[in-house]
Amino acid sequence: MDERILLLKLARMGAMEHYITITTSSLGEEIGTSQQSASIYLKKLSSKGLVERSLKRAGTSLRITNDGVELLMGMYNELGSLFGTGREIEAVGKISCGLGEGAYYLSQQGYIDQIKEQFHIDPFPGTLNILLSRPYVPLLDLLRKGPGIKVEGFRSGERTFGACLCYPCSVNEIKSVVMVPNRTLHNDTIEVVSDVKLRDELMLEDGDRVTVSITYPARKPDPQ
Amino acid sequence: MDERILLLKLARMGAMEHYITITTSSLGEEIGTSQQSASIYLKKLSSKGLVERSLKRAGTSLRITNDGVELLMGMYNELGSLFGTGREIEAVGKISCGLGEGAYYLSQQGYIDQIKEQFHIDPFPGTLNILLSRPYVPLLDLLRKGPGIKVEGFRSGERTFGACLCYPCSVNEIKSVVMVPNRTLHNDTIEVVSDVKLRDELMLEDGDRVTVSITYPARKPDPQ
DNA sequence: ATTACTATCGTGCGAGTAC
DNA sequence: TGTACTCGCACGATAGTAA
Repeated sequence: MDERILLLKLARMGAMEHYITITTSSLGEEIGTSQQSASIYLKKLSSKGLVERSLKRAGTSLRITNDGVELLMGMYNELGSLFGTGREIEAVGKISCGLGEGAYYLSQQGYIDQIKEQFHIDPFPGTLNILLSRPYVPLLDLLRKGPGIKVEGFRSGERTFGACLCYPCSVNEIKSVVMVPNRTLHNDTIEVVSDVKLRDELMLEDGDRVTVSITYPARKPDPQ
Repeated sequence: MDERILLLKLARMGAMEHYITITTSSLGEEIGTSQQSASIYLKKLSSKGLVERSLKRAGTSLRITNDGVELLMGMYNELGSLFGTGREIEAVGKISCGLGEGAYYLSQQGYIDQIKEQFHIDPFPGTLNILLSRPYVPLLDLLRKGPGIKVEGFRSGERTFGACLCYPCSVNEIKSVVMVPNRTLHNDTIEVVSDVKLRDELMLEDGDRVTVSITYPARKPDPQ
């Protein structure tokens, strides 16, 4: 049993805010071990100064010390640097031909309006398709899982257009948006939209290597 | 070695975003175990479906799977419910006599102005002192550590007034503010400020039991 | 009731080594 | 170079039981 995990359990019982009274058997049950082991764990936490403990008639009274709270905060901050405060994730890939599909999608008012509203850019009717280099393919899973900024699907005539998750990004310093469709043909390509034709602006040709810097988790950009 | 802690380590190496290539010896060194153990850990993570792994010439290429990312997100959310999104912490104690000190402090313009600005209340010149009941005494440590809303110290004439950490709270539904001085005489008492005289408004007398609901971590209240 | 000792058992770890 | 096997040792967990 890792001490950090146990400390987290105790914190969730309120031991950061006030003394809690538990029995070692109930704690053992809670964390899936024996009464004896739970007793030993608490002893260890106490000897490391992470909890303050005293024996009562009814069981053990304990609270998490400042050191213990700090340990938990440290973990929270560590995870926060992954999921919380925005950071830049790099994606490396090669320009691939767009099949012209992007142009069709990005000429739909349903998408245009939402992108304008969410990202304050007037999307060029076309996408820059980037075939992710092998090690970066897992990034798609991460982006698909979110948290991104949702662009809703819609109907137009007899066709339906699917929802996307979007992330602010920049390609060679040009502010853009990565659009990740819920369903897509290829599982190794990201599509980037900007208010200019990136291919021309950056003088890119099929096969050119390019790095995209993606804001994760997505934050809505300020209006200017 | 707890699998969650190892997964966090790998995530910090970038394994959520792309495949990383490591050797089991370097990983062992990183986490303070042997090459052999590191090898076994990765095997376990892989068999649990938390990482995807393939052996290369140069070592092990791996990424964290969706399940793995979800596990980490779960931990983040769990910790977030403690430190992140605001929640209400209850404190129970008894009304204690105020020595009249509170009235002196809360008649200082330096405090009044800051409280007005931060909490949008016009503080009654006096504090309700609550002697925390035994199990709730550790709460003071937690509040003192932050994150609270800071009220700066200042000079007035020849006296200096110390800084405080403040938290929005409510006492029997009346919006108030807990003020935690950096330095204080008693380490078992919290001081509550409101725009009314709480003692009269709630008909409280010394020794009455009262429950305060404190917003933690502190968030600045909206102006109405 | 509890906690926590002792004894036993199983798993975890690492050194050596095969591949 | 890598990974991952076997084997030996030690630590960790539990059952029984004392306090």
